[in-house]
Amino acid sequence: MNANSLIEDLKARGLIAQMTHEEELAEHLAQGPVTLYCGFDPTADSLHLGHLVPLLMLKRFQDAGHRPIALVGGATGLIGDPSFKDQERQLNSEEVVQQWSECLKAQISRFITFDGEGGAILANNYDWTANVDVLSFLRDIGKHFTVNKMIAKESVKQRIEREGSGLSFTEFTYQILQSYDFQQLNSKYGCTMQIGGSDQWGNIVGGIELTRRVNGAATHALTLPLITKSDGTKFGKTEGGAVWLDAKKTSPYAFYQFWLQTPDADVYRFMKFFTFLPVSEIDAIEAADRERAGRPEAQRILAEQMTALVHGEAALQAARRITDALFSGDLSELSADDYAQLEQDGLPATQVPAELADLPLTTLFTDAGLATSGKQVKDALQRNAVMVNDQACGMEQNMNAAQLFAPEAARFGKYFLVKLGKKKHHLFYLV
RNA sequence: GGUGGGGUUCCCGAGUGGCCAAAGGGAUCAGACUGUAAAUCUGACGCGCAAGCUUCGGUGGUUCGAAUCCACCUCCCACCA
Repeated sequence: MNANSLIEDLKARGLIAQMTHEEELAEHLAQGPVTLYCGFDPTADSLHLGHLVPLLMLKRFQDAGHRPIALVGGATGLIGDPSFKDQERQLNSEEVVQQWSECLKAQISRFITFDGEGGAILANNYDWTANVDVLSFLRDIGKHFTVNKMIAKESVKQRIEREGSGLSFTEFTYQILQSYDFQQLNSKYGCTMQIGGSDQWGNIVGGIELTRRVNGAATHALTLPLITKSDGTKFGKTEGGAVWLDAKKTSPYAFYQFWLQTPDADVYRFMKFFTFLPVSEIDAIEAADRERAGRPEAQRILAEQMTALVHGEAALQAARRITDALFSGDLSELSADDYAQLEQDGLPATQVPAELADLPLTTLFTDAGLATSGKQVKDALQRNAVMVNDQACGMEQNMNAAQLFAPEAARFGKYFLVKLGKKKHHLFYLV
């Protein structure tokens, strides 16, 4: 893919929020492989869906022949980015941030290729920040920033103007640190472009300026739009919180289900954002869905693409097996092997406690993680929305766990499939 | 350091002595309708199967009774120094 078609493709996907001088950027990209970077701050022990778009953007550039640098913010993660946040962040300890940095590194390396020609680079800004002394920092770097400009940035505006919160000097300094990263990467690796979420525009522009002043180098920027949902709610959240890329935090099955439940109004847009399917193909899917009455294909395709991309083909198959078993028809058709497979595939599973006599279902299911409070279980019971092995349970069964989970009632002497509502499934098993 | 304003249940935000587990909205969960969609309607929404138990920044006090009054403390914000 040449430079023009890359930009054109990104545009068609709606993946560009802002660029520095489009023609110059296009020209720059056309002149040969470009080194570009995107930063990921370790704010948790895993990346989540919000990080995926920029991460995939690096891959898109790599696929187009450019060299990506994935920068882990071991230093910036210690400070906290105030951009468009309405509250001061809690500082995390150095050990924690370091450990999180390692987690991110491992995840990032699954998406971009680090070997061979044009192999990506993995960097950590801790390396060039940790040992800078205050005086050098203030004299050599700080001197290039005027507070006037820093304050005027949209990204910190609400924090400065907002009543009821403030902005610490620590976080205020963040933009300088990020700018310093760009300048350093430019020196070390000839990095000439930074990408990031549109909320990073201010920080990125700061870096461009610093790089020009210190290195005398012209650099470029491209930002990605914030992913929004048509109904105005936040993208990438489920009842359990964020959707993580770490299979231990969000199982491939849950991940697959997340995408499968994408609203129609968002699904084609999301396909363009997240998948590597050609835009023309996505348009064709959309057209076909419109022709056909009933359920669209797009969600399934999106879910398959994403699960395979993030968790691999085997995990996708597992997620599909669970989905097929739970949502298409009769549980009595499942074999003993199928049950064992469900457990292996990552369907949440819990051992049935030995003592059931005094244990209300509300407690049992809450402990298993099926619901967050007994009230929720109670509500479901009152509406007959709880199924134990296809048997609907009402409130009167609440104290009847011993009978419901008796060995005689178990499938293949071992399994109980519990359904709460239409979508929450949980496997209980006897030892 | 001074003055003024403020800290309410996940979030926003009412409440200013009993009728308050605390209005309203959002988020969330469940039901109906559907397509494991959206919209809509219904119910739940501090904890507990229940009896009941625990909340309104903290600690003490006044009162038969406090989220509401008083004292002190603490944190945040604004302005002044």
